[in-house]
Amino acid sequence: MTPIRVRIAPSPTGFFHIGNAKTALINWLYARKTGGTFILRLEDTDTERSEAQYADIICEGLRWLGIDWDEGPAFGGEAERGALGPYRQSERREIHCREAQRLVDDAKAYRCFCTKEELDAERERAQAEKRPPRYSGKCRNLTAEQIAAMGDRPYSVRFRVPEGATVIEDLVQGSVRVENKEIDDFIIVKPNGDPVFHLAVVVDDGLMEITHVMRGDDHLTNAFRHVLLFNALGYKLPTFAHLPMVLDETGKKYSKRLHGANVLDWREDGYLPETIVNYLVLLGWTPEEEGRELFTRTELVEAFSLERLGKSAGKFDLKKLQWLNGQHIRMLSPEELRDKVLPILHKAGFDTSVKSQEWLTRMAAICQEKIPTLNEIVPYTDFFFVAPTAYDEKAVAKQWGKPYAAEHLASIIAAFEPISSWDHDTLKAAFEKLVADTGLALGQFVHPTRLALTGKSVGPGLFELTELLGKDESLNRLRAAAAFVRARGDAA
RNA sequence: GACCCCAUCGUCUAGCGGUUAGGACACCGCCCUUUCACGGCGGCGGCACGGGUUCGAUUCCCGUUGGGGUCGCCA
Repeated sequence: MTPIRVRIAPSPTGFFHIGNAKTALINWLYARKTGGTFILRLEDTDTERSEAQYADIICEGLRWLGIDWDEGPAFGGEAERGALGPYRQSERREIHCREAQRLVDDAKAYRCFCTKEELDAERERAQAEKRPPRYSGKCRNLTAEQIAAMGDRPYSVRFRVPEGATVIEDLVQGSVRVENKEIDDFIIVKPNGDPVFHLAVVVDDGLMEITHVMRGDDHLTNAFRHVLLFNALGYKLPTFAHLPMVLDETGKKYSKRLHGANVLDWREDGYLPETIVNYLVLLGWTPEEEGRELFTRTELVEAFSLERLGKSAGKFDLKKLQWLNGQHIRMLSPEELRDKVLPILHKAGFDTSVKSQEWLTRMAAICQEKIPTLNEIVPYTDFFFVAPTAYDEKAVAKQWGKPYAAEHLASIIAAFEPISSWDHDTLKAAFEKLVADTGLALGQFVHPTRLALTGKSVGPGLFELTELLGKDESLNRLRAAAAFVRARGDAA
């Protein structure tokens, strides 16, 4: 069996699209699963749109997702590697032109002297008359004399589409067929000598000995041209697999302008890369093991198979992504979670340096079961760093609205003051004693305390949080709350 | 418009001629519980439509409808 060689060929346009990430992931998984080679090739031939720094963004996206490559260009601070380079399409111009010339020599392609203006006019006319916009075939059969007579007029090179029909045996879409007369003689080299995508991609895939071309199914109809080119150039035809695209929540093509189109948006929003990897692969692939949805990157490599790829496009579902992220957050160790969450707290303006690593780990641990995204750490822990300046109004009405509220707070304070061993179990015991002494429900003491300590009605477990907050600070906040309640009562 | 692809709960999907059409997210109850969350239990909810083929179609074929894609000297 010949070793698997797969690739992704992103165009550096400014960001790493979620759909590209999915394609990259499927290719990467297949390479890793089979012990094959995963190649990264930059399609930067559109000199007008490509910018050098854009490539780094793709690199950052791949790195974030944990997708590494075996062959690829020098970029993102890494050296070029692989024997079949260069891996930057812009550096392969000579090769593309050489191969195009070969086609011309074999009469499989020809020079076309039509100008862009002529062709545009022709296309507009066709559209106005509601005819399919087709190339007229004007230069298809020029004689050597006619070509010579053109002198040094600029020309493009067109591929001469043969008669017959073209069939793609697609791994996911099945057998797909089209009549060649539906395909125009298409341009493969521009008048300035630049190769067009269709030529470049086929030459590169052919020469880089790509065995499986797996990409978005927006390329399915392009693939007809590509197999024509593969055959004309005499390359071995790779296996094609056109993967369904990622649609936005309304079912449309995921627009670049939409938040989330850029994979790095999800990092920004507090999602784990393993969540995105897990989610993306589930959008178009199902494991053999029925019902299983939760996978680490390593488990995916193990479970992945081409056979279970689906063929219909999937809409992006934020709710499911959030759920999945919660699952992955819970798989982290408390230390890992702490390290991921600290930068977010810093960004929110909190100084965590006053706390020990051990303390911060415990803080992360008491939130681990609760937060759906990393960013949610902020509302769950902000009160540790800044005492509440206001209390949640609805909670105030509910917990402190009763005439005996001040009295309850006072008894809580009284229960806390003598505690010498300030820990979860002791605090819990103190509350239980209050319950026993008064005959009230635990919540009657817990909720007012939470409000006093955090200013909110939701958050980590109260005993855990109180322990971490410390005795002095907890009592201060309780006293401040008692004063607040008294003032409120006097006013009313 | 032409060509190509797709079509099971709201969403992601399992299913590969005979199933009470299964799971997950979401949603709604209940339980657990100091809140929230987690977890557990239960519920709601689907084979787009019309023809065939067949003893029997979610499943195979054709059409319709709907969605997507491609039709560049962009990639």
